[in-house]
Amino acid sequence: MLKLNINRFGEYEFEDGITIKEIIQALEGEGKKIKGVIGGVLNGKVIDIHTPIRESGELRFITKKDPESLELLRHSLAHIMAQALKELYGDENVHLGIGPTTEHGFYYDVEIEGKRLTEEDLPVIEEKMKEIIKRNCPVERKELPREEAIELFEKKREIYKIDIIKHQIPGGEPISVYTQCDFVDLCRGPHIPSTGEAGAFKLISLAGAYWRGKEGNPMLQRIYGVAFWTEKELKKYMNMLEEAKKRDHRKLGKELELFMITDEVGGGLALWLPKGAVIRNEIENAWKQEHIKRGYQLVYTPHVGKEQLWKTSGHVDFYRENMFPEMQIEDEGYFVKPMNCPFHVEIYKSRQRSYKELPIRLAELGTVYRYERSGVLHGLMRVRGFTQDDAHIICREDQVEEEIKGVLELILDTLKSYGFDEFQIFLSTRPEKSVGDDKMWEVATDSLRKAIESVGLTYEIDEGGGAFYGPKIDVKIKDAIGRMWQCSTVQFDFNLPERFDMYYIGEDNKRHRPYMIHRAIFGSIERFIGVLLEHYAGQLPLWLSPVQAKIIPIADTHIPYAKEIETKLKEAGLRVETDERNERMNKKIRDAELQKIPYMLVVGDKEAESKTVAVRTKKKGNIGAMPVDEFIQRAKKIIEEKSLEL
RNA sequence: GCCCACGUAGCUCAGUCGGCAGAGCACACCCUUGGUAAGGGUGAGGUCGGGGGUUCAAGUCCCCUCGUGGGCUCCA
Repeated sequence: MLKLNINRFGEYEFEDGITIKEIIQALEGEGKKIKGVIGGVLNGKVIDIHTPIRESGELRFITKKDPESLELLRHSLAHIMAQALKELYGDENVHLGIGPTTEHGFYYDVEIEGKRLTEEDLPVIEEKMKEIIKRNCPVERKELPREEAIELFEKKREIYKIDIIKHQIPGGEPISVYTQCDFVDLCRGPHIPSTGEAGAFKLISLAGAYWRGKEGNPMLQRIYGVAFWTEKELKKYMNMLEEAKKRDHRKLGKELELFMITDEVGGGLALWLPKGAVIRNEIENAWKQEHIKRGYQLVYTPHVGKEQLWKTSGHVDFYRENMFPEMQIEDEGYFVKPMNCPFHVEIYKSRQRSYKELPIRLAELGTVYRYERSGVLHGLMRVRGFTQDDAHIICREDQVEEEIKGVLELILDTLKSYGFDEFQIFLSTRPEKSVGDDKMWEVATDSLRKAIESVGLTYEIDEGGGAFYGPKIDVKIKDAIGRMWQCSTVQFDFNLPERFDMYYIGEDNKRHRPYMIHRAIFGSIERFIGVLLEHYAGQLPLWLSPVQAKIIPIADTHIPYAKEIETKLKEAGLRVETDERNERMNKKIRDAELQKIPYMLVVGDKEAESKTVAVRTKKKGNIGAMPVDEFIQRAKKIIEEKSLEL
């Protein structure tokens, strides 16, 4: 017997293996009214009305209004798509792989004999899917003995399904199949009660995907779809995709002349154009100042180092596939650096250290190079050469907690100053294979946890998800259109201090092994700027804008006055340009708007006479004339505060 | 690397059935000298990513190659 606590209905006892469908019948037998239930959540797991319940606990019915119900919808749409493919291209030609749900929809990996899908096939498949939905096939669940299941799928030549049964489902587990009309699929579920319940969907793209994600396995064709209960939600999502396209940092980078990536130089290697370099320079300066303020010491290290260094650090053995190949100089091997750590370790070791000088915090905007497969490169987000805002903290055990707390505060303060205020924090603990003694892991993991708690943030634990050399915290930020980006990381390293035999002389006049913490706030400057551009849709705050004000003379006769103001503003430290082109004022304003320049200063006869500027802001339009000095004060204050206002 | 799509002027893109390579923006020059999101005219600008093939004829069809984009972890 099972004991189920069903929300709003209370405790009930049922036979083992009962389904929601049967529970509803029983409850209705008691005269209870239940409407619109399409599934349930059993102890946190989404199930459908056919899933046999085999454990006691909490059961909550869900309707289309519950977000969990999307899981059912999307899973079923994957099946409906598979059914459509079979009907279109022949049951025996279509071999199904896996068809799971994704964040906004679903996909199915399939192999279709004699058919290579193209985008033009998608509408055809969509039509067929709509037809199947209209047919309103009831969805049924069956459990089969292993042998029978294999026989069934062998008959249907579903080689991948058989592979799953044989290699992925543990012996004792029942094998469930779902049917809708003539379509049968090996599936764990959950599904909607019948195809007629399916909501709004759209097939959006095609891709290749290796069977089980392993190179060397056959490549299947993957069809991606998105799905929601209503057309309205689907449309909203499609609009979001449009919006994301508009904000694409690669597009903005080109339009605003910020950076370029060209085949002439090489994929994944960014060139910063003058305007992009301004942004980067501002960010780097602010970063340096803040680090000096918080007790870091800035260092610089070279881009290459001798083979032996990378052998000692372990990179040659464990990281080689991500490194640029070795080069030979005077019979010595050298590597371009994929990380800065070994150099910082050498700096630490440049002389003997006393416990009194700890903690030592070494910081560097270090440009590293990593080999990424050509297919994964993506604008500034995934590159082969990038600059880490790197730092290594070397400290004593009694300082660990305080240091971690300081790092986390620095991370949050910094990210907030760029307009990010929603975070996701992940704490990753010790994996099976790891170095370092138990006590170190405990001290380190504990200090990470305490630091997160002390800043009052919630976090998720990734049990066993730490690197082999130490536990870590990862911080993700949420951008203006809701996407999460991984930026900051704080990692303990128990490996390098051992490998490099780092030590300090303690109060007891003996050698002690220090703790080493590796951390970055932006992760990669390139990537962070990419995220910033997408977050602000290119409308950067004043302090980061490459051109902060455009001076717009109304006619040629006003150019001398415009230049006079330009000089004055430049002397005040503002980044300004004068638009001296022989164009009408309207055109100049339009172009400045398109370049997302925060201020437009229009000058004509009136302004020249009264020594003022007519200020137009990107956001609000014309805000009226003011003396030049007043404008300078205003702009400087906003820059100082890193404010988003204008 | 692998699958699919794409590659035409500096940029964004059109180019039908294989038949003289186009538009808008940007750029240059001329006219125009203006009051809060595109004034008008003229002009220059092309190995159609590269190589090979089919053809009387290739931007267009075929093969190879380079590059770009979307994917290739999220367990039936």
